[in-house]
Amino acid sequence: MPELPEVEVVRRGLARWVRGRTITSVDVLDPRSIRRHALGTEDFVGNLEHATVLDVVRRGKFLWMPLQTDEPRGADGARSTDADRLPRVALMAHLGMSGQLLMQDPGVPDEKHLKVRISLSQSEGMPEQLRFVDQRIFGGLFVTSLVPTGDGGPGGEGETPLPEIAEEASHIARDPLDPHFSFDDFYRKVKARKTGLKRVLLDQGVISGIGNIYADEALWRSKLHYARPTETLRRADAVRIVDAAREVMLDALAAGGTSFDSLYVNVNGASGYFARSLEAYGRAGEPCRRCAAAGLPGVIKREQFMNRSSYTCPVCQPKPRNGRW
DNA sequence: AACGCGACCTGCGAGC
DNA sequence: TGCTCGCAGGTCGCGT
Repeated sequence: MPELPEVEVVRRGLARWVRGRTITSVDVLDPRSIRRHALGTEDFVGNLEHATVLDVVRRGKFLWMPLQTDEPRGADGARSTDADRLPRVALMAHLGMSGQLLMQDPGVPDEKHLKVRISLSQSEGMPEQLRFVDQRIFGGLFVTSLVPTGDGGPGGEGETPLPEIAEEASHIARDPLDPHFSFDDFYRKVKARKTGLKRVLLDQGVISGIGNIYADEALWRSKLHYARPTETLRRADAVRIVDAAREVMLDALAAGGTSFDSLYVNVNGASGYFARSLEAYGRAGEPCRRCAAAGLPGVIKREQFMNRSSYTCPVCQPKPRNGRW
């Protein structure tokens, strides 16, 4: 469920509560939630206990926390050098369709789908537990190594510009909110592909952070059709779609994200309210507001594309009959 | 290279 | 009341 704005809301909330705190214990209640941690539960827990969370970083829909682990020190207890203290591993989180990261006090009863409980060092006025809750278990946590990015770091807002990126996130492209996002890189990748526009928007290797909701919203805002062949896409069209994606995600971020139900919530359990601002996604049968404002009869239509729903306005995002875009 | 499809899961609402 | 079906914000891997 969560796309970039929702993950960024979580990242900001998390950063506020966990940065600088040490993990005291880890409780894996359902090992399926750490199945991407190949070495198993014991290794997962062993890597986290006594580690200190340095930061919370995001690229696209991936979120991770670089860790300061207890490096072995000299017999005299001498401090390690600065180089030694560079983070080498991170706790990675992907929320999948229904994952949540919640800050809770220990007295709060376990959530129905609580999967992993991470206890943190006590800190005045701060919740003691970070909980991973996930109904559908498509998301998960795992420990991953950090690798050099070879450039300005993962990007994104607010985080320390670490020159390293979580290995499991290194295959995805920068997202449109990343200050180092390159339109030229995006456009080159798009033109190297021969497929429909929505496919490349959803391809995290081409541009990251966009999911089914914001793909449809960006297409609606830029008046482009999801099946528009990449080979007919002009540079100006590509600029429009990227700008639209960036703008709709910034708007959603300002609204605290899109929540249709209790599945998407921030670290304090609160829903975002961008759902009411959606123009296409989920509005099948309802009038297209842009058309209505212009006195046109557009009604949002739902179609299957890539085995999932796509919402478009057939009037202002037309698919030409003669194949000429 | 592109694309379709199944797998991974639980739960909800609609319709019978 | 309960059953089945289709649907849901994401990704991964396999076959063609």
